[in-house]
Amino acid sequence: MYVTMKIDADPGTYALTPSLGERQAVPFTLKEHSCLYFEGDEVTRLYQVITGVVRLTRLLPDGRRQVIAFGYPGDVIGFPADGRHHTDCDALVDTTLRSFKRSALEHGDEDPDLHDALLRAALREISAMQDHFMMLGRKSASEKVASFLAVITERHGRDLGAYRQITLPMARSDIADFLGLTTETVSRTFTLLRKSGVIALDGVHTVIVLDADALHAMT
Amino acid sequence: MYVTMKIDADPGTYALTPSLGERQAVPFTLKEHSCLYFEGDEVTRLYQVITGVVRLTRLLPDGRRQVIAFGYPGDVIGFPADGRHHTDCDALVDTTLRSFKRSALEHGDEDPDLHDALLRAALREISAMQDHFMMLGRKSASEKVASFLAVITERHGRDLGAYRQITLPMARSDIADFLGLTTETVSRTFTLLRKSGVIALDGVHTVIVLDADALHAMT
DNA sequence: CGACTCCTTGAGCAGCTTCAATCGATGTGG
DNA sequence: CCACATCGATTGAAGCTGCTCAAGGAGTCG
Repeated sequence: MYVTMKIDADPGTYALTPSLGERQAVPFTLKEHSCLYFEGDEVTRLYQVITGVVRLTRLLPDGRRQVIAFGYPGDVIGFPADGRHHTDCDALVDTTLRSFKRSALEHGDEDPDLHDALLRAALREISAMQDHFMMLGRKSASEKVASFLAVITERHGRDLGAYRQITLPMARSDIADFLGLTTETVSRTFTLLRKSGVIALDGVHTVIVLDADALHAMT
Repeated sequence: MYVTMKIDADPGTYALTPSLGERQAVPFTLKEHSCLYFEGDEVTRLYQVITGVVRLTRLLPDGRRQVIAFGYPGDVIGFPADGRHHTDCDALVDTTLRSFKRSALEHGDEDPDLHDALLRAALREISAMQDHFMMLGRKSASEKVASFLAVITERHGRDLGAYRQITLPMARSDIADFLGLTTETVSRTFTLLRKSGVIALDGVHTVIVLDADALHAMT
C-alpha cells in the first residue's frame, strides 16, 4: 500500500546521513497546519521529512479532495513535473525537513550520490503509487482501512508490551480522502475493528494493534 | 487523468529522435497478446512504445486485477523499483518498441541527454499517477469513463469531419480494471453516452466523439 | 455452421454514501 | 471553576450507486 516515498530510511544510509555538500543543508521546521507549497507553484527544491508528518493533497473544483500521500520521516516529497508542484503540501504536526535543490535531481553532476538517492526515491514512489492504485480501485472499505493500519504499523509502529502502537496525526477525513471513502465509513470501520478485538483505541489518534495477524488477513 | 507516461512525443524532440548511442537501438516488435515482462522480473531495460499499445497490470492473489496504465506511442515503461518490475506488461495489439539499457536511467554518464529524457519521463509519470488517484478515489462511474474517453480523444484521436474518432484496442474489462469498475458498468456507461448523443460507436472498438464539450463537462 | 469470446442488457442486492443527530474533547469567557 | 461554543468523531436510518448473477446478442474463427 502506498503511504510514502522513501529514499531509504535505514540508519547509516546516504539519505539520512548529511555529510557532504547539499547534505549539509540545515533542517528547518514547518509549523503544524502550515503549508510547504501549493499546486501549481514552481518547484525550486525537493524536501525530505526528518520528523513529523506532512500531507499531500489535490482538489477538484467542486471541493472533492484526494490525499495523495502522507510524508513520514525519511520520505522525499516535491518531485516536479514540468517544473511545477502538482499537489498541495502541508504539515499535520510540527515537522522538520531538509531541502535539496531541484538541480540535485535534474543534474547529477554536482553530487552524484545525492542524485542517485533522489532518483531511487522517485522510482520507489512510482512503485508505491502502483500499490495504491490497487487499493483505491479494487479493495473494499475494510480492506482499505486494514491495509492502511497495517502499513503504518509496520513502518512507524512502536512496541508496547506484546502489542504495537501507532499514532495517527491525521484526521479521519484525511484517512477517508486517502482511501477514497467517507469519514463515516472510516469511523465505522474503526469501530468494527475495535469491536472484533483487532485494535484498541486510546483516544482518537492512538491505535493499539492487538491482533496483527488478523489485521494482515484483512488486507 | 492517467493513461500513459510520456517522455515527450512532440515531433523533433529527443525522445522520438534516435540519433546517438543508445538511440540507435533498432525497434523491435511485440506480437499482439505477448508479454514483454512480468511482475518480479529483474529490470534490465526500459522501453518506449513507438507504435501499438501495451497494458500494464497487477494482480491480487484472489484474481482481482488493476490495470495500472496503457502505454501509447511515446510512452516509456518499465521503470524499476529495487531493480524489479512491479507490473506485468503485454501487448494489446502488435506493438513496436525501442529499448534502453537500465543504466541509461540510473547512470547518466554515458548519454546525459537520454538520461534527462528518461528522468523527465519518470517525473511525468509520477504526476500522471497523481491524477489517476483522484479518478480512482473520488469520481463516479460516468465521470471515470468520460475522463478516460476525453484523454484518449485528446491525445490519440483522429479528426473525422467535424468529430473526432478514437480506437480502443483494449477490452471493456481492461477499461473496467483501469477505472476500478466492472465490465457491466463500463458497458452501461458507454450505452448511456451513446443514447445521450455524446458519442457514437462504430463497432465495439471505435468511438466517435459527437459532443466533445459535453464529454468534458462530464469529467 | 457452430463454438467461442466479448459485449450488452436486465433484475435484485449489498456496500457505501448521504443526511442527521449525538457524543466527546478542547478551548474560551464570565 | 464551570457554562458554553466549537470542531471532530461516532452512530443511526434511509437511499443510491455500482456490483452480482444471469441471460441473450454480436462478432470472429475454425
